[in-house]
Amino acid sequence: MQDVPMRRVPQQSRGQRRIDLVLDTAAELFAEIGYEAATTNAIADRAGISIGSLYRYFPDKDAILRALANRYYEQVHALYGEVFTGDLASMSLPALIDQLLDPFLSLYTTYPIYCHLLLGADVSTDIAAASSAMEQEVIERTADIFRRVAPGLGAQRAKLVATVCKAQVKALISLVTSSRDKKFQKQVTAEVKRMLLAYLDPILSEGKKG
Amino acid sequence: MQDVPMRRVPQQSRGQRRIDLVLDTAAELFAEIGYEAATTNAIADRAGISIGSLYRYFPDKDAILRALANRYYEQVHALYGEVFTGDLASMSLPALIDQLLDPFLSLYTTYPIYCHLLLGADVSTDIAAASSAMEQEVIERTADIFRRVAPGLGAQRAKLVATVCKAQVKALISLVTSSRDKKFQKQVTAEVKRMLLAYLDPILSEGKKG
Amino acid sequence: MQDVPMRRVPQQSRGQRRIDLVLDTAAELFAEIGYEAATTNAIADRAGISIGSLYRYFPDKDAILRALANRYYEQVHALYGEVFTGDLASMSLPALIDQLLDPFLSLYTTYPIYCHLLLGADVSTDIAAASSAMEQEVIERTADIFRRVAPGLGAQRAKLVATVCKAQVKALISLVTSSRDKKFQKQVTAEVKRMLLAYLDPILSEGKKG
Amino acid sequence: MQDVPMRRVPQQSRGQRRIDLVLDTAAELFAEIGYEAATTNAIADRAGISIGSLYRYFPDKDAILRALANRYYEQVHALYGEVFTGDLASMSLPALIDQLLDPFLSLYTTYPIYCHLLLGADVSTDIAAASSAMEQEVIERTADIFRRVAPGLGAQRAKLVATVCKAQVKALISLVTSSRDKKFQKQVTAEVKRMLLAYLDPILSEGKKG
DNA sequence: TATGAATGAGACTTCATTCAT
DNA sequence: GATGAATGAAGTCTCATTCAT
Repeated sequence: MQDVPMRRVPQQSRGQRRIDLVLDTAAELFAEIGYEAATTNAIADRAGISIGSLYRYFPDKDAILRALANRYYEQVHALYGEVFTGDLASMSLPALIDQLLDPFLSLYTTYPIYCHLLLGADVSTDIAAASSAMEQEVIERTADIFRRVAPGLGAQRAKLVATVCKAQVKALISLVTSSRDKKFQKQVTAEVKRMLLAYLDPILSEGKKG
Repeated sequence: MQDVPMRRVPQQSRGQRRIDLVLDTAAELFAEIGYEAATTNAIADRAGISIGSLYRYFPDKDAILRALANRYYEQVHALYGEVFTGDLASMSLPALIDQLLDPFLSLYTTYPIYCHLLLGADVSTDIAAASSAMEQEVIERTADIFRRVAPGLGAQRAKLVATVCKAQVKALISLVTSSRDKKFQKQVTAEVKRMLLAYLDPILSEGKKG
Repeated sequence: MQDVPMRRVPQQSRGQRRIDLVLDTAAELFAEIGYEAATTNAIADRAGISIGSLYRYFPDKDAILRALANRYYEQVHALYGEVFTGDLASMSLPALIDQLLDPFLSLYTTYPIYCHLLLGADVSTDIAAASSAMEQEVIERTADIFRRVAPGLGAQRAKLVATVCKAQVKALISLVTSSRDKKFQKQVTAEVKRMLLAYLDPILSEGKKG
Repeated sequence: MQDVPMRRVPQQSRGQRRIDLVLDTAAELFAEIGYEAATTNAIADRAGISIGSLYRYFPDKDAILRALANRYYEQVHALYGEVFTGDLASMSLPALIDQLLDPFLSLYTTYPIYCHLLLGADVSTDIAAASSAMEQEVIERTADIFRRVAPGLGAQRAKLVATVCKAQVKALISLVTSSRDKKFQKQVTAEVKRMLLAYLDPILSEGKKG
């Protein structure tokens, strides 16, 4: 059959569609009942594919979690790419904090499984490593941002501050996802931003001068 | 009948010693490889007892985690009892923060498994409940302390602030236990205390006036 | 679309064949060493399938016994359907007794496990219930037959007589299956029939008149 | 210490008392939940002795059942000794049947466990053998009685008749013990006696002449 | 002799993974 | 490629039995 030359709709291959389907399903199930309790057969069933097909795309169960981690990793990359291209130096600190937090919050809300990854939940060692790699990247990107805002900040110190901020965000995430109460989520988010502001303000001000 | 002079009551019954042995061993193993991966046989082996003995003291695997949670619960109770009896109003905020954090840090350092409990790791529902009960207690005790220091603080607001602080401490804990580097632990701890100070200072100052 | 001539529908699906295989094997083993002593692994081994396959078809060990009870139940139904359609009133009592006993005897000889079910051996409560339901059905069907032969027999009395006869048959079954000696089996069967004849003759004769 | 010469109250040794206690308790528990489900620890607990003591008197679990079978054996012996010493020849057949059945019925009612033994429930092979030995003895004693009543009866035939009668009694027992309804028990008993009478009357009459 | 804590083989069952169709 | 029946290693837990106290 001859292919009519036509503008190719950006489309995934059947394989990629299936991979994403499995990933979404697994993310759902992991979030609902945890990694260990989610059997590969249950994932395949819910995804509407056979267990054999699942194993065509993923060599083992851990690979699903690794792929999930990877997808998250890429989304975090995208976030940093989209968000932090502007003139950070002229941005107010509250605005910067909003920019730092909000995309992460919505990402975590969409994919609760990332909490497991981020929080280092009770999963296999491989994942702990994958998760940890991501966390390092987040820390370094954040440290970069701090140094762009406050060039006087030492590299070591910037990283330490970024580490603590990331930990705080992690805590916020688990707080936010632990409750279905929207009002509570709003309050907690505001409070964490206040805390970050109070903490970062003197540090970054100092660094601007330096 | 004459009492034999000072027959020493065995400090711990043989049974209690074994229970503690299992608990310590399990805590170790849970921290190392996670709750699910730690088999009851592995726990018994490492504790140097038979699997049958383990099941004499604990009806099932979950019961081990529950007992661990219980032990932690009692230790937290003890901490609050020991620490916060003084005159909080006249205490400086940095000193208060030290008092709040240091005992918890040393508790968590001694028993890393409590991170799993505190972080709400991927374990059975019973434990999630037990863990959550503990977390509520910690939040309420902390809110009480804030209101003793700053009587003008509303009950709702005190609880919210306590919630956020506890989350921050949780984040600190996982940060501290994630590394063997003492210097890193010191730095991170100092930084978190700085963050709490920056956050709490205006809130509690306001509440003292009110 | 043309139908391929006489494509034979597989008589039994592969799954059903395996279920029957397990059931037959289990029946054998239960009869040999008893329900409790027959381990699921032993059943799987002897059936030549893996333990995993066994558990694909039966959720637990009890389910095997339940399925066995079910199969027996259906066979007993079939027996009644086949045998007692003729004109019972004109049949001689010895002939009736033959008709009542012989099919049961051959069923039990083929599947000795049914003795365990019928005798209410030391098994789980579920089975005791299933077994008892079957026994009630047998009693009621037999009582019906007696009343068709002897309409004057009261319903209560017919049921009592049927109960006692069924108990006698049960005793015969266990006697017959307890020995491999064909001659002994023949003698015992004849004797039991003689006993039933001596017992039923006056009762049914009376009922015919009434 | 000097023993005052006194009429010694017939007394069991401490050991024998304990053995009987275990036996009674085990009989109870076996009847309630079955042989397999009754753990040795449960037996010891209910008997109020330690598991160690139980094993002082019985080498293994089966030994308890064997001892129970033995006790039954002796009681059956006693029954035959007490009951059948009179002038059987002059006794009416209904009276003989009463004499044969009633003591057994009350024995079984008192110790329901004997049903398990007698019915050859799902127990170990050793017991099946012990049980079978008992049954043989009962059959032979009964055959003897039949021959004393009807000397013309051949030895082979007397044994066959006794076998069938014993099977019938066994069936009666399980019927009687299967219900708590006294009226039903009475009715069934009467019916079985009627059946035995109808069966034995011509056989024994024949044998008297012979 | 009595006790009961301790033992460990082995039962039932699950589930990640394979492979014939 | 897709399917899903089949596999079997391994996990949790029980309980008959032993032995130090």
